[in-house]
Amino acid sequence: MVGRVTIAQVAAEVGVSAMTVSNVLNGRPGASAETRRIVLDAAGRLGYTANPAARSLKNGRSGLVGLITLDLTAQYTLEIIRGVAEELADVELELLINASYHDAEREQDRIRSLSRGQVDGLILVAPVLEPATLDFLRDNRVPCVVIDPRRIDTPLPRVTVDNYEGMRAGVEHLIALGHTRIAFLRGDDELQSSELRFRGYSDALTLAGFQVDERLVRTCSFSYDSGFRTSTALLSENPTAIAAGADLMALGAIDAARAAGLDVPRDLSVLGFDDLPQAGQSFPGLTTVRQPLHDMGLRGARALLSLLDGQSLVTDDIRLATSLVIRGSTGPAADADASTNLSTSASHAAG
Amino acid sequence: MVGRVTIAQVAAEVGVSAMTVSNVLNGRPGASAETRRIVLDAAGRLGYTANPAARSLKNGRSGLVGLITLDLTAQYTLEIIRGVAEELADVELELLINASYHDAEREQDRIRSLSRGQVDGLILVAPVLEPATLDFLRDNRVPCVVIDPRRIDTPLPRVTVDNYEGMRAGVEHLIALGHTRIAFLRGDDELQSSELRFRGYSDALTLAGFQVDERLVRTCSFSYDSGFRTSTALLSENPTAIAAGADLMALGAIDAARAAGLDVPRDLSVLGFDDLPQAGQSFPGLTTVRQPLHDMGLRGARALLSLLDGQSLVTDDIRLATSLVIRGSTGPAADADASTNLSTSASHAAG
DNA sequence: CTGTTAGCGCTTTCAT
DNA sequence: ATGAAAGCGCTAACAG
Repeated sequence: MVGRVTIAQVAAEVGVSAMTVSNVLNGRPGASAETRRIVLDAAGRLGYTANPAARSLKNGRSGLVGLITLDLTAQYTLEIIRGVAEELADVELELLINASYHDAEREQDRIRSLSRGQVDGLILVAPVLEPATLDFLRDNRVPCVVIDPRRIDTPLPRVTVDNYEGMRAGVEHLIALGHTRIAFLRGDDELQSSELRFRGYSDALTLAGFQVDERLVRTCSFSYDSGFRTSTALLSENPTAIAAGADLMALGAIDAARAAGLDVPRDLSVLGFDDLPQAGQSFPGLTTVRQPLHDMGLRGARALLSLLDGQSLVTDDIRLATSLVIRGSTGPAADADASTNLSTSASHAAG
Repeated sequence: MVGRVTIAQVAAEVGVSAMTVSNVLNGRPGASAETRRIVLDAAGRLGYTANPAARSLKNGRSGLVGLITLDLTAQYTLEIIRGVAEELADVELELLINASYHDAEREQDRIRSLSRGQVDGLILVAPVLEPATLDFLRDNRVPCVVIDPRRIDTPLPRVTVDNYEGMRAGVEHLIALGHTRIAFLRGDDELQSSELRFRGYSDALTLAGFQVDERLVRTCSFSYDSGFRTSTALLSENPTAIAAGADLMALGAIDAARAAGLDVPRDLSVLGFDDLPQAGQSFPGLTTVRQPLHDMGLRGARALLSLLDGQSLVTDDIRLATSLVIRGSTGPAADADASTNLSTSASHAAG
């Protein structure tokens, strides 16, 4: 429960002052080799460990980093957290994790509560960030980094990904496979990434000389169920491919196709966005635009560490690239006999 | 970064002693309604909040609970954590999460480090718990609760589930559907639950008058990939059903069947164990033995809170029941023409 | 009802 | 190379 042994006890045991013990234990100079040896020995023998509260009170740092996420159970979030944890482990900072569960008020409350000395800095994953919260963070100079902000112009150091380029590359892959009736599952507009991904989709189509068909674009929430339902409805429009704004939707789309008796990718190609662990763990594997979630966590944590060290950041917008991961869920359009050369790479990945 | 306003400042502002401010702010008696009002007003105006480090140093409690889990990214773990977090939120305790990633040494290190005053108590999810660690926890009187221990006789307060009964009920469900060639994916023997689930399987068979066929029992690790591979190999034995020791394995089994051109559940029934969120998010939905993961977290946290309050627990072994969740992945055995009526109810329940 | 004293365990500053 | 004093912010315990 406690490291009940104090510095004073170690000092008494050895017959030196507490100050000397402190110096030795913290590797500060000013102690003979002999004293050093004896002190370390005694400390070890007694099982001394510093009282973090006392230390914290003295030096004003808690050794804790707060992480506030939308949803603790979402895989998306977890891969990010894992990256953060990895980076933090090296510097002996502990992670204090909170979830807001999409509740702006709760988020604000958690941010306020943690910022008051409970933690040294904050990492926010896709936060709502109401103006009042932003003001609070600024006014109190809370070291804070946002990973995957909802708005790209969030006035805080942030880690973002190439949502536009990612989706555009994904849809271009579908176009290269000969698809022309490409539907799009658009995510919640509260996230600017939804808009950006949609623009990637629509630009890819337009630049290839196609028109965006409104009937093929549906708004969908970030879940398997929503993906399943929305796709089921969409199938009546006879798309040959569905590009989804998130893997969970895409997974729902695959099963919707399956439920409708279609074969993926023969009858319908499906593209995701995220590359969650599940994307590789399905049959067929999901072709998807990979967000470097783990890296996002790593980089966000690293940026926070710089802030905590008092260093200024090289840039306030750390932008990471996405990459297209081709698996089995996309293949040549059924009626496309065009791209033979492309079909090798695609159909190979496709199965 | 900090609630830099101290009690002394509030006291000075109002013109009373720090003690009075402390009393008012903590709702202790001994302050006139008037003083109370003025103090609260000033504290609010100045934006005072207690310095947690100082408080912690004074009263010896950090307000933090440590949670050490095997794997931060496993859904299994997360559902538990969500339960823990929910219970803790009510009492203003924060959760400090660590992962050991299956490394016994790291686990020990994390436990030791957190126990030294960093946290008030510990929740361990499926820990390795080497003897030395157990000794440490006992010697230091660390309030500690284990959720889903690897060995059922772990000498600490613990939350366990009915592994044996659960699997037995699941396999009996398969038997009732007319299956006789029921294969079993057995989990890692490091977890006693693997053994218990296997016994549930074998007892169900034996009591129904069947023999356990060694060729139909395979050891498999707790992953989709392992489930896929092991099942692929298993299919050559022509089972009509596969009972898996975990959902991830079962999901792998379904896709292995699919990859082999079999239809689930027409040609092969698949049973899981856990009821992860994914189990309901697949097509067909996975019939599985539900572990009340969220509840396990809730109950574990509640037990820890009792320990922190100095209360003794009613029991050291909080055992929770599993329940069979019938979805679409199980159906009547192909060669069973007996149960026509069952096929309706089963496929109905299954859908 | 309100104030004073003291101390939680540590470390910064200044002496020796 | 070592030690004494003081104080981080808070709150029991006791005084008034």
